[in-house]
Amino acid sequence: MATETRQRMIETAARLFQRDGYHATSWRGLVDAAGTPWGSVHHHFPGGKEELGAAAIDAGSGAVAALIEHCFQSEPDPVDAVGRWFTLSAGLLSTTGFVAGCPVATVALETAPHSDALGAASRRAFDQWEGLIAAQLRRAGASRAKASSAATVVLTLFEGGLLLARVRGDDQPMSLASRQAQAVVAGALGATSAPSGSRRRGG
Amino acid sequence: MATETRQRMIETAARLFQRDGYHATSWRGLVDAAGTPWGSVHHHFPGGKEELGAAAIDAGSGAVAALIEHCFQSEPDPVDAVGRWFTLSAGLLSTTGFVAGCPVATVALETAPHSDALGAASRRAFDQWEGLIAAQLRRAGASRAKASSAATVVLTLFEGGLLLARVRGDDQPMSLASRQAQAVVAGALGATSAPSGSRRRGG
Amino acid sequence: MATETRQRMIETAARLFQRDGYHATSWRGLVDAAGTPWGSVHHHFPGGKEELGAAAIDAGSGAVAALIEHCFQSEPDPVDAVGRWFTLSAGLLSTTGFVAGCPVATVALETAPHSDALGAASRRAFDQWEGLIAAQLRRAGASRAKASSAATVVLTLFEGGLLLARVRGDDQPMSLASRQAQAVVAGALGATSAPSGSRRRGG
Amino acid sequence: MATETRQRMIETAARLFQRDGYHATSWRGLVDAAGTPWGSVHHHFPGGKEELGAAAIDAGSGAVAALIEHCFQSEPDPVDAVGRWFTLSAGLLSTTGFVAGCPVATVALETAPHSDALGAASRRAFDQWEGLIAAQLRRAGASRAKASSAATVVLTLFEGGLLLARVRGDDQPMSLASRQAQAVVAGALGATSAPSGSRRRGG
DNA sequence: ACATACGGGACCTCCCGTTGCT
DNA sequence: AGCAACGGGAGGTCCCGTATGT
Repeated sequence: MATETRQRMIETAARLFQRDGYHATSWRGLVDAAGTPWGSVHHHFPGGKEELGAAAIDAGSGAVAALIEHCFQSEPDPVDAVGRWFTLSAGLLSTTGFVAGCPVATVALETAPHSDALGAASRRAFDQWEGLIAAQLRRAGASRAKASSAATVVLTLFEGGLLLARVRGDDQPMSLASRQAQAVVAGALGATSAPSGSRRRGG
Repeated sequence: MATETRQRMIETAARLFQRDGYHATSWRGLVDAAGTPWGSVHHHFPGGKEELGAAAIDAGSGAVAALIEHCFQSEPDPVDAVGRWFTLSAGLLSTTGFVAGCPVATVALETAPHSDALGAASRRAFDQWEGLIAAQLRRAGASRAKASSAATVVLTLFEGGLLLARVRGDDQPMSLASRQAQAVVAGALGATSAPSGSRRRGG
Repeated sequence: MATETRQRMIETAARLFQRDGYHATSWRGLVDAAGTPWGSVHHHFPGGKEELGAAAIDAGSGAVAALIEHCFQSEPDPVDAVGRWFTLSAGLLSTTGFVAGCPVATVALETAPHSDALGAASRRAFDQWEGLIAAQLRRAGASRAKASSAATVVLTLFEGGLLLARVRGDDQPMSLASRQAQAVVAGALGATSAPSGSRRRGG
Repeated sequence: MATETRQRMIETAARLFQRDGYHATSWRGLVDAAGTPWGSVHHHFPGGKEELGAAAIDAGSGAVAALIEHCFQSEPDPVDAVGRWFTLSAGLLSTTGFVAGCPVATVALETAPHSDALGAASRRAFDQWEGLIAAQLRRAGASRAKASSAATVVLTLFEGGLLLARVRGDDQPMSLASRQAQAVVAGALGATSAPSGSRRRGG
């Protein structure tokens, strides 16, 4: 029943946190934007704003995870899959006027040393994404160590690229990050590295 | 003298913004931490908190720029210089209990689409750092195009690495980002890339 | 009950605005004087101080309107009724140490060209009082035009008289204004005017 | 010398007080509007804002007094002179978008019971104007008592009329007040009163 | 006569969490 | 489940007066 209200709050919160950050998003602004009743926030989120934030991070985390899985399913080659992930994310960023960056990064940076719950949620998100990538790299033949470190670097490029692109209002950092991430993946999979461009031709 | 108060406010603000972000840093907390008079904030910063934020970003930007120049001066090889930059930054992060991340990133993400002044200051900072790196790569022989794109990727890895390391409370993302950044620099300078380690020996 | 707090705030605000004016009345001073919770002002008056001001003006307007009606009900002759209105108002002014002047005039002058809401509330108040007087004059036989203009002049004398009496700390301007207002009413009702004193004897 | 600065401050203050009232006019806004140095306000007005207010009231008082004298000099008949005074004042009000009302009334009402200096200045202004009118009425033949009370009533109509006209954004209250004031003057001068319209025809 | 800075305080707005009443 | 009100606190802005050097 009223779980729909809670769900709508979380989705709206995820959007507002992504756009405005944690501290600049208020309960009042949330219920106004979501059209949900103000009188029941405490009922749905007895843990207060922190609980809402964690739920919103989890929601954003799940959305990105779904996107990652979609890319790896539609592109058999991990190099192509990673490129697709970066491209789609960059497209989402630019089509929203450079507002929809990483749904976790801002809140994570704002609250990293202050809130255990939000810090843990942020780490969960990054771990989930990295784990998905690493698993795909292992499936494609990479060793456990190479898959793990490559996934970390890919995630690093993803976060750094979104950050720079959003602040600059320019896609280019994401394009370059994408090419670099593809090179990293190729390096982790093949014996010979191909620093820029797909390894597919050589393969 | 007179402007010492203003200077102390800016330095303290840079530290607090780096640790707590923009919205979580209050004027009252700032003057308490800086020991500066509360009644004079409007005199020194008639533009309000936004003006303080821009000044603090500029200060942080200058500090990072000085670090970059120091690394390139003490290490003749750009690959080593970049590694030193990442290593020193990671060390600063971990020795402060993973508090002192990028002095610009958090404020930049919080205020990117909302404040023109702070957005411009953030862009100035990133542009300055990237420009310094690109200039060094050109001095070392890289073409203009390669120097520019490599510098962007290095900066991307720097920001992404600091973000992940700070949120995770773990140096490792910065270590991996460092190695990758060195590979990027090596690739931009030499014909054959050396993904990990200095290119000089293999020369 | 619930709205009692809001009502108490409005009544106290009307008193403070009448005494100190709009800008010299602060929220903190209001809740201290009213004994109402400081944390709920934004709940009861989401429109801010302007909304409080408009409500207080309306309250003051209603109180004066009630006084006008009372005078016209207790005194059958409009000339006497107007005299009673002025006399009672002057008495209220002097017994409060020349503090309780017109509950609208100060706020109206302070905010006339700046706030639409408060300007409209002030106009509503004056229109209401003038309308009541004009209606009584028509009931007593005056033509529509004469009733209307006489009511305006009576209101003008009322406001000017209260202003001068309050600033001077002296009843006399109100006494003279009262006699003049009675002459105006008499002139509007009868064919021959009786500049000072009631027309009743002659009639 | 630098008395020019002081003079410019007073003139600007008179204008701002007339428009915005006492509390809504700040030192900063004054020096910005006047173009005078902020660093010397305390030098010119050691008594603070109150001294500035008193000086501004005196300036406004003098301006109105000059206008009154001008009207009585250019119009030999006191009835015409009073009509001219009201008409010119109403014209000034409406041509300024109903901003330039009485230069004293707002500040007087705001500060009447709070500041001795400003209260005294306000009383001085009203006394000066009333005295001028009364003197002219005596010169025209009215008895001392009649001249005095008629002058008070005229001033009452003037203040009430300006107040109502300003708040309503309409000239009409001043027109009606003018006619009434002329009748009062006529009544004070002649034996038989003429409640509305000039006495000259009958005379 | 002017300028720069100090210095505390108060302004209104809005926040977030909680409590009883539907 | 939802609502209206409570309740204190802190947010940034700006004010006014003063002090110290030109």
